[in-house]
Amino acid sequence: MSITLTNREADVMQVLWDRGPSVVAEVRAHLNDTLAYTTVLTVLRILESKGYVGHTEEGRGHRYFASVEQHTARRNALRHLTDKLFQGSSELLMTHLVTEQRLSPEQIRRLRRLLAARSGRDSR
Amino acid sequence: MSITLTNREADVMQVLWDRGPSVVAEVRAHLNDTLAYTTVLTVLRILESKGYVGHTEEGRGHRYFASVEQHTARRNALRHLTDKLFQGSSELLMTHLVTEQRLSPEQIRRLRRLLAARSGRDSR
DNA sequence: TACCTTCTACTAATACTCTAGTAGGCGACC
DNA sequence: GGTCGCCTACTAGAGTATTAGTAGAAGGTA
Repeated sequence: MSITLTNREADVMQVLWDRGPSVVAEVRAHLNDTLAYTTVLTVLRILESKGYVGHTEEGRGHRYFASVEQHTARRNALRHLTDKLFQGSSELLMTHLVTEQRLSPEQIRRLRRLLAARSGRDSR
Repeated sequence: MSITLTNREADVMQVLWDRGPSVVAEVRAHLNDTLAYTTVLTVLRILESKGYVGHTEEGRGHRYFASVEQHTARRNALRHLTDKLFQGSSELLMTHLVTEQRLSPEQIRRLRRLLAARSGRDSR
């Protein structure tokens, strides 16, 4: 499944992924930017129309929940960015991150361990 | 400098970064999608208005060149994606890539070497 | 000189993004 | 029962993205 989120949609999805099923007011309260209640509702309805969100009835209102995995959205967005700006090469993207992003020694250690585990597994 | 490229703008910038200064017909020829000559020109003019591209006069026409570094565009796009979908954590993004993207053993080896060099340098 | 080609500048049309307002339903409360 | 507040559905309007057409300049050519 191919997922494309606009900026604002990503903000809203983030809240649903973090908090789980939420009513409009809850989503609104957990967004970093202050938006009108109806604006948040509109975004949720757009997300629902795209199939990324569903809802259950709850009292007078709706409780919305993410129906796509954060994981999937991340994969799609990364693939898109990789294709657009990194010649389709994940390695190039990672190299950029490692050389540019100034990771802490601790982060580097963790990534090295992760890669070591990977290379162990893959080369077997 | 903060750079934000739309999809099509990224395509055009990619051609300029790859090929160096180019006239409209050249950019057009090297795009993956087939667009009208005037469409490519319009995108170039938009990019110029945003300050990402410049041009020199050449005969009757213009030769366009990237005036921002690919490097900078990559950094900006990565930061944006990291903020939007990876809680602002480059490490999380890289972890995602390593565990999801199925890198080749050779790629993993190169990344490990790169990280080793980094950790050597940073921990000194 | 008249025509053809190539090129830029300007204009336009459609779609999508983002924000928020209005209308009306429904339950609570006095 | 009337009013208040919260909720959804629908509508709207400004801004941006994307594509491409038209007008007109400029140079080459028969």
